[in-house]
Amino acid sequence: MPTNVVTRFAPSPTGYFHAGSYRTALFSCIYARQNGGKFILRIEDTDKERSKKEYEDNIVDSLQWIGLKYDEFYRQSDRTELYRESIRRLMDSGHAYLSKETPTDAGDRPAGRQNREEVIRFRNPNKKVVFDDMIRGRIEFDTTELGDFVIAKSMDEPVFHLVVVVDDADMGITHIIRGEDHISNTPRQILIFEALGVMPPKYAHIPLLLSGDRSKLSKRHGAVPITEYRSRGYLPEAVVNYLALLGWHPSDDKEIMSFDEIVGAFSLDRVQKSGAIFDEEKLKWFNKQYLNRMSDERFTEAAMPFVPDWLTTGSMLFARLSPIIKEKISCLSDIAGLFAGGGELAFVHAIGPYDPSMLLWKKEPDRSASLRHLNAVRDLISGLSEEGLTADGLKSAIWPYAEANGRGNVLWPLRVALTGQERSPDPFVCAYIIGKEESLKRIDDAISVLG
RNA sequence: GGCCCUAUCGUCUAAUGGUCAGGACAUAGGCUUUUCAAGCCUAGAAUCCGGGUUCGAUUCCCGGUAGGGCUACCA
Repeated sequence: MPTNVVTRFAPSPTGYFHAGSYRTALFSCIYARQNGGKFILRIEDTDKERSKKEYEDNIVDSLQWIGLKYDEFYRQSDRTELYRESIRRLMDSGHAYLSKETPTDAGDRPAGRQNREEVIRFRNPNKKVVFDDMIRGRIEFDTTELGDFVIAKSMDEPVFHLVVVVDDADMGITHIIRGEDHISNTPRQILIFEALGVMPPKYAHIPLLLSGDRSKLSKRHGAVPITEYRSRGYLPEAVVNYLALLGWHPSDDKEIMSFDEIVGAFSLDRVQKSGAIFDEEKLKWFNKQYLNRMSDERFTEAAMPFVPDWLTTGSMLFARLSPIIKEKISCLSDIAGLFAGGGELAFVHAIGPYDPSMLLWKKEPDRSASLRHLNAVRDLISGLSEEGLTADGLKSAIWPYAEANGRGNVLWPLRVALTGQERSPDPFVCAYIIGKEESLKRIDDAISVLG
């Protein structure tokens, strides 16, 4: 059992934080929590041209929304002094040297990049490097083909491999849990650890998250900022749960799990070796599960940004509506469609004009019967006190009549009279939602349309 | 091209030598029913191919194929 586990998530602020980045952070964090260790967030912003504060803010914001807490925060641009010392040490010990560059063809380099005349290179011992990946087992590389790779552009401009190793050593990282795309970076980094005289940490390379075409999830390949899921109305706990199950699976078939349950059940040797496609359909299912389990109070709070302007979440009307809304949607952003034209709850705000023939029950269309039933139901409703006008109260008042005359014959015209729609909640619920006065008014309108 | 990683239903996955290859999402059908959902039930759907090893391979080994990653003075 590892002691004093320290893990880190080390994103570069060169793009929005997406599901792939998030899952990497999640696994690192879970592993630290499980072992009572520390989880560090380290912003790798050594590439000054591509790093943006905006992206750093997005990473922090995303982590916060999703509820992933880190114990320490670092930014590599604040640590250049440390890197300079390390470069110095490596040069003094002969592990690195100042290299005069011969101009090369820069045609295949990203635009705007210029080759320097001098860079600092690592003196590659050209050996075989072997490490035991906690997920994949033994991995072997011959580093000869790597050559003397660059570790800094100048004393003040260290580059990826150097800063990663210096920081991991300095922060006492014991387990590096990162994406599979870093496997081939690992031998270089181990070489630097050795040159620095530091024991390399344990490595665990998790499989990549893939987009629909099975390519690595990236900005230009279907990756969406994780905060976009917030605006699409997903619950953070659903996103956490779903992502934890992408590439990992508990030993039982349990799927709905809280973060703490996941921490309890997690183990690196149950992590999958192959990449996984992110499937929003299944995320929706998870979200619905969490929505269904939510208390009314929490649901009201979560729904607030998504309800139409005329409907306030604190209102009596919303309280009546909320159980219906909850069962009809899979994410909160579906709420708008419910109330929009054609939506099942459009009738709440206003009843639109409808074709009078809709008032006839399809299975037994009979105009005079519909008229008779509507009148009867109208009387039953108007006989109810305002207090008795709950969905249950309405049902017990109308049900015997509906049973006696055919449920469809009675209830269908009532539904259409109340809503002007063919699809709606139960008519008792509809009447309860819009209230006695409005219900009677709409039924009267229907009666006059038919008559 | 070179190096590395991977390979079970459409998707996420279970089963680490012996199971009718299990579950979930999605799909189809059914039940329920006053509509639509939800819910419940049922069905179809997979071990990439070829060699070994073994009494027996999804599982171990080798080869092929396919996919992916890396191959920067990005991270």
